[in-house]
Amino acid sequence: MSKGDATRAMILDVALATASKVGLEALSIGELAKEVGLSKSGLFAHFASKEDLQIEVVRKAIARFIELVISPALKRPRGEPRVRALFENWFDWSRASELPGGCLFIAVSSELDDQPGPLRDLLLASQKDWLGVIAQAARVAVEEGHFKSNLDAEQFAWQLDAFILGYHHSARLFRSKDAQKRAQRAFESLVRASRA
Amino acid sequence: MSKGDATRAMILDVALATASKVGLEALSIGELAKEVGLSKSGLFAHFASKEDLQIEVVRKAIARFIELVISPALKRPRGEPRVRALFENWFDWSRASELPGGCLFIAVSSELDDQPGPLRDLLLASQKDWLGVIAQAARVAVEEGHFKSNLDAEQFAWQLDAFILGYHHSARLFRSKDAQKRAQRAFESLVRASRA
DNA sequence: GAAGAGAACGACCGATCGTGCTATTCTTCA
DNA sequence: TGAAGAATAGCACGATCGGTCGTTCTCTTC
Repeated sequence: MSKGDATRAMILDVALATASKVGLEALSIGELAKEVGLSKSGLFAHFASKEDLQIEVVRKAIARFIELVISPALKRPRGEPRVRALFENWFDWSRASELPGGCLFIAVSSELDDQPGPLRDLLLASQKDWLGVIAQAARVAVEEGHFKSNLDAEQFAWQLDAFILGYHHSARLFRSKDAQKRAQRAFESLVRASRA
Repeated sequence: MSKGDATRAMILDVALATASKVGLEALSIGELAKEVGLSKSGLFAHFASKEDLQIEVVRKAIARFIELVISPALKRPRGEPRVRALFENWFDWSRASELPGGCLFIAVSSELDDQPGPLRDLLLASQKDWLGVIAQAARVAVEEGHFKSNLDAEQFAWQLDAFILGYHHSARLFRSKDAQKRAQRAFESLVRASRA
């Protein structure tokens, strides 16, 4: 890895952390340069535009999410254990050291939901993938006989995701200590209602 | 009402609509002035600072929320009907004409969750009130014998709110037509599991 | 050790930000 | 109707924004 690539990767690490706190729009080139100890122009030379930087940040987040949440879950046994792993791994992701502001996707989805463009498209696609992965895991759990045969897998995924949103809301805005407990209980009741 | 008050109210109406789309931080005085047809300084004279304007916007949203969601629900019969009204009225609020970007509270909670200050405090307090209202309605439903006696009212409120967050996510980011259907189904399963 | 490529720097651009101060115009009420 | 005061406009400020420029420094390669 060349020096340029290393610097670029470091910039993106810092940018990801900052973006999780302040969002992608409030992420300013000048402030970011100060944080990483580069001049503004020196930092900017690594990217074609601010939007390009933002896209790279989201890409990095997606890669990290797959690495931390999806991949480990897919290694778990088919069925309920895999569904459970998806849910539980998500908390590790949200509390990952590079995300002091919590899950980036949730943090920026509000600021992007009315701003068309490649950034929104990228976020949307990754969120659809995420829901798809959950639904697929639920379908596998039906196949394995863990979940009831008439389960609506999409509805299951939707509710699981809603509990994740609820957790994020509680944990970040309310700073509630009970957030994970609440989410866990909600998840358990969802699983219970879905079992065969 | 003096002319000044009328102008101020009109400014806040426009500001509320814009903030629901772009957030409270990206709400700029200059752009807002163009929208309402005032000069930047003419508009600014109505407020002590930008933060003051933002606070007034949130206050207006809170007043409108009470008017559209809480008050009508409290007029419904005690018990499940009242709980149901809270949930259903919320959709009217989110789709209200002055909120083209959806629920303001959800839209700005991500951008405020890591920014301490009076703005965050105000949002937090109103969100706590909201959860409190739901929980109280659930407790009344227990009293009325509609919900089971050992129901955890706070958990019920938490899950109901999670479904609302899920709806907002689906409807605004995904532009999903099924969003309300999904939320409704989730709500029904929650109510079913809570009944006596 | 010379040459060329890659990386970072500082100065600067036009635009916009929030926020003053002052002058002018419009309302309101005696 | 005219004076008092509220409401709005005009203008300017310092700061910061994303972005471009030419220059310099460092590193690799022959």
